[in-house]
Amino acid sequence: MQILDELKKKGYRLTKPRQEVLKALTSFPMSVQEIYATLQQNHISIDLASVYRTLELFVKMGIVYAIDLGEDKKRYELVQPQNHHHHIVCNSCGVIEDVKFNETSLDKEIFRKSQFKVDHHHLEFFGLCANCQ
Amino acid sequence: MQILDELKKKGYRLTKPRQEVLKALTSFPMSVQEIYATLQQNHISIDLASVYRTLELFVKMGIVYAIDLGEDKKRYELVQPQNHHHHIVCNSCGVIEDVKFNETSLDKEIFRKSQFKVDHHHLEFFGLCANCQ
DNA sequence: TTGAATGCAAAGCTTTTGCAATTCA
DNA sequence: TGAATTGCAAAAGCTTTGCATTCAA
Repeated sequence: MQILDELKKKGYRLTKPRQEVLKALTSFPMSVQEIYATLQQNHISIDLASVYRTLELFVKMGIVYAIDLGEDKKRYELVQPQNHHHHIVCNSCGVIEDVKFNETSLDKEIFRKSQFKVDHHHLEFFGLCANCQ
Repeated sequence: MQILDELKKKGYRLTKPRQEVLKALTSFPMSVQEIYATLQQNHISIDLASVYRTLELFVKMGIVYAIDLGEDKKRYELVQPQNHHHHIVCNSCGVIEDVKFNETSLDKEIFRKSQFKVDHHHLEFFGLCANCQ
């Protein structure tokens, strides 16, 4: 897997926690508890602190996005450049759906207006899904 | 103040904590600790739990926005319809600036694409300010 | 007067950290 | 082997909650 090669290339070790957390991650934004539970269901024993440390590393490496959906905890999902998307959360049933959206112009407009050089942005939508309306 | 009238109209009591928290709030996104510190500096003694409960009420009433800037805590700012804006955070010095931005079309596009009826969205930018570039 | 709201204290969650033991390179 | 990484345990920070007391209406 190329991500694991990249780990080595950057001088990090290819350890079991890192391999397993990577396997547990998906393109859906998972909470740390969900990731930890997935590992346990697969009978893989990794300390919660190691899960946090691994996620921190993956975010720093650009492998994983940290996402905030207005909860009291963060969520994490795999970066997939060919599948760039945002999220929409149903205020009623809590379902989270991906939504693709072309917003490349936003960052440029911000630079014009504020002289900030934008690195990234967070864009999440909240509302009612088709079922709950 | 019309906000306090609205409180009464909705059957809530006009208490000292509510008045003081409202006075402490600004159009800048403040953390709960910052709000609490402001109150203390003004020699106003209000329990932290009451600050949280008051903010929860204000958010529910639509008086205050809860904002997440990728930290481990939320921030709160007064809703000012005539001053609708988003935020841009400098990754280097941490400065937070308002940025006005016309994005009325976003919610409609989401509805077309996902059938979600969008209530609101979160849009925050991260990058380097003019000084830190 | 009386139910709503507060203060206080305790606890709940998420996340971080120190350090000895382990493990990958 | 030896430095990087983990597991464990403890703690830190933010936020919530139970309950007796206080207070606005």
